[in-house]
Amino acid sequence: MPRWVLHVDLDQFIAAVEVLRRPELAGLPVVVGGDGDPSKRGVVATASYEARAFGVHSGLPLRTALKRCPDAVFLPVDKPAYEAVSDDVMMTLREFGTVEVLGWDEAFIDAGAAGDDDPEATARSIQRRVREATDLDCTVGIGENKLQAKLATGFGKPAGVATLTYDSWFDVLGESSTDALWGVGAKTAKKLAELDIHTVRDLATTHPDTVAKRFGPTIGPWLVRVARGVASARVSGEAWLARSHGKEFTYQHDLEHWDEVVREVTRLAHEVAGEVVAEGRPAVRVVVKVRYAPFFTSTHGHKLAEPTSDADALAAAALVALARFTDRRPVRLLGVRAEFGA
DNA sequence: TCTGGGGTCCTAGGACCC
DNA sequence: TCTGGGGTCCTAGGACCC
Repeated sequence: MPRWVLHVDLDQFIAAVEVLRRPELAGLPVVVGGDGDPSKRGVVATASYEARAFGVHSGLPLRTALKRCPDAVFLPVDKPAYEAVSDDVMMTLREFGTVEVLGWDEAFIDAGAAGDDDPEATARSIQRRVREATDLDCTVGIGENKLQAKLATGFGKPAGVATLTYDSWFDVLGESSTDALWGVGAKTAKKLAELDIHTVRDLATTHPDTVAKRFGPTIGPWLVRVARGVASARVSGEAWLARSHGKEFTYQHDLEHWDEVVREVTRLAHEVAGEVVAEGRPAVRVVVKVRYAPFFTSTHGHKLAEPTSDADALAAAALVALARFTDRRPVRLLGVRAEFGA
């Protein structure tokens, strides 16, 4: 008997949370992103299904969303609100087994640990409990490993249950383009197409060495395994340990003067220091990111002489990294990231 | 389409050492 | 000093995901 992995994904999570606390928004096109002002620089975090009907989707510039759907309700991103609801959801999911959290609105559940021979029934129970506890709908994907479960969810949206197994993998996905796979984006799909690999089946039947020549010894064979539906079924309930914390900010008006850039990097470094302190582990390296107005981005880092959580030391390191930027064109975005040791 | 912010992981190349 | 090969560390960048 296969060991089942379940993947739970909340439907239009952020928009749904907003509708929950403002029921008058139900049924309206709702777009959440930036600070809620669609005339500013920013992108859509989530659009309700009603807004999606107008071609508004995650990642779309807010200004474009406004053009496509002028009557939409635009709301600012309210992180703490989503985190609070997410915590409720995850707590509910833990009633069913080990939970591996993937983000605010996604998790794997190892329901097989309970000797589950009817994962569909478990999936329906999960949906019922999540709705009872939070008033939110979710979709559940069932698979023999995490990859299959994750991709199955896409076929169950919204509010449904779908299953993907080694048996059904190629029937369902064989003719799909490679970017349907989890971990394969537009860039990788394009490179694969140059090797005359277009579909999931094409990739699955290519020798791993062929793919490794183009993508390296780790990613190459991994791509072929993913195309075959092969992945880990281990659901880890271990607490997440952050590798880094950062802050970045896109300016409404490009910074024209380098002294402003210096000031802003110092400010961001102090904000990041607050998170490093909260993390309870010292940082070992600081990385500064600069995106110039023509949308060209580069980064420079500086390893700390010794691990530290001290705000002034982190700010000083950020300025050392910043000094390595010699280009003085207008700056659109600045970022500071602190990395923890291994 | 004038293109966010939070992250993670992998790779390639150079430095350095034996 | 015309000049190998391997290992490791560091850094910048690429790609992806939510």
